[in-house]
Amino acid sequence: MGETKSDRASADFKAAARRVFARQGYQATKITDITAEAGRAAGGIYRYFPSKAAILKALAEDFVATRRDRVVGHSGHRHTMTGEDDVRQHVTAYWLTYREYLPEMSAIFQASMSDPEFAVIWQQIRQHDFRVWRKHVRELRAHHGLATQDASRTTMLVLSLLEHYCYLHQMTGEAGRGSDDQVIDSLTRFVHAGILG
Amino acid sequence: MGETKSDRASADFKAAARRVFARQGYQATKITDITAEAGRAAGGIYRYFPSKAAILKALAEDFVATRRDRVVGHSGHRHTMTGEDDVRQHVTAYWLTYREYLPEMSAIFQASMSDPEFAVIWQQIRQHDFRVWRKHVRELRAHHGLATQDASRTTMLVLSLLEHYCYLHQMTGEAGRGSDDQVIDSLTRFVHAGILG
DNA sequence: TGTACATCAGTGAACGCGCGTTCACTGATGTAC
DNA sequence: TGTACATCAGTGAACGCGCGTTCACTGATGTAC
Repeated sequence: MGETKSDRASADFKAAARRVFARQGYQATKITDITAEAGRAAGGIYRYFPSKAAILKALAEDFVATRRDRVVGHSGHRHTMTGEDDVRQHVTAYWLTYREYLPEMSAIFQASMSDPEFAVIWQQIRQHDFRVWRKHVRELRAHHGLATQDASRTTMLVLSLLEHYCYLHQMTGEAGRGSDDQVIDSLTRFVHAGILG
Repeated sequence: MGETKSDRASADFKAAARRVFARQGYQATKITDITAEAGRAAGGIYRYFPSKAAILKALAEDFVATRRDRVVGHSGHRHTMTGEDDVRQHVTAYWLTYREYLPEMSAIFQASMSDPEFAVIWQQIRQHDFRVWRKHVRELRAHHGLATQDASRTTMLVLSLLEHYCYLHQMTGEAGRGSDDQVIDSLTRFVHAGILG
């Protein structure tokens, strides 16, 4: 069925918005930057999105939906985190996901600083990561015979590190050079050692 | 000498700006929020600062100047970083400085996302911390007989963690509860272990 | 296949709101005599 | 001490710019017959 034409235009605008967000950030992006990037007139985007914020909200929903599907897809795994290689696997997943969704991650974070609605969205996304990683932190610490009572705070440390380093590296290029492998290796060793305290 | 009256008014506006920035963030702060917080009329601030950005720039300069003076004051110390207690001392200093200058830190970071001029200022502040911490990372690793060639990347990890965790905890309250001592303890153990890989 | 009409995606100039900034004015403080 | 005048910090209404949003219009696509 589907209004294929309509869907196509909507997808074009979203794709254009993603590219511009990644390039300039959310705050510095004008509606006309997005429409120009999409090769369309300024007014046209309002047939599909009622506001600038709605564009980002749609992107956020796409991201959340995609992640939910992927998690369900992986639900068969009864993997536990007991060694550095397990940490590496999860760090790699985080790094690649952050890269794939850089426009969403950076734009939602930026918007969360001045718009309470996006503060909530950002917190929800973060909460998901938090629960996943706290489980891993507990497993890893337990496996090494360590106490797990402050796992929540340690998890916040892990997330803060991953989030901000990925942001700086991928968005601003500020966090130094190096191949993916080198970066992931450094992150893995740091996170693994940090969790085991 | 001193236009004491004039200096006083300028200082009032800066103090008001700091409070509002810490409460609402830089982007969401209107000039009239600052002047209202200072208990003055809207136009008056322009006698002292030519623009909204100039207010933050003045705060940034105050911060940089203060930090420079403090570093000079400490220059007598030929302290080296060899144990967890040394890490704790530096983590504590970072944590307390971040709290003391929360308005500057958060506002400059936020502004750096859409204003290239503040991106430079933010990068300069960060560069200072980077050099200090890289020195410590090298000392600590060398003292434990570890290679120091990727000290720069490890230092970026340390800074990303400190920066973002302090931001989340102190600005958004998102990073969980706990006393200063508990937070500093967790940070110290994580950073110390992370540096040693 | 062709003509008339309806629908609707898309256009881009114009609108209007928010907010940073200006400016004519006021009233307080300082100076001269 | 008192009066006249100058200076200048401070006021707040008005301005104007930028940018998100609207809307009258166009031209393409679809439908009826």
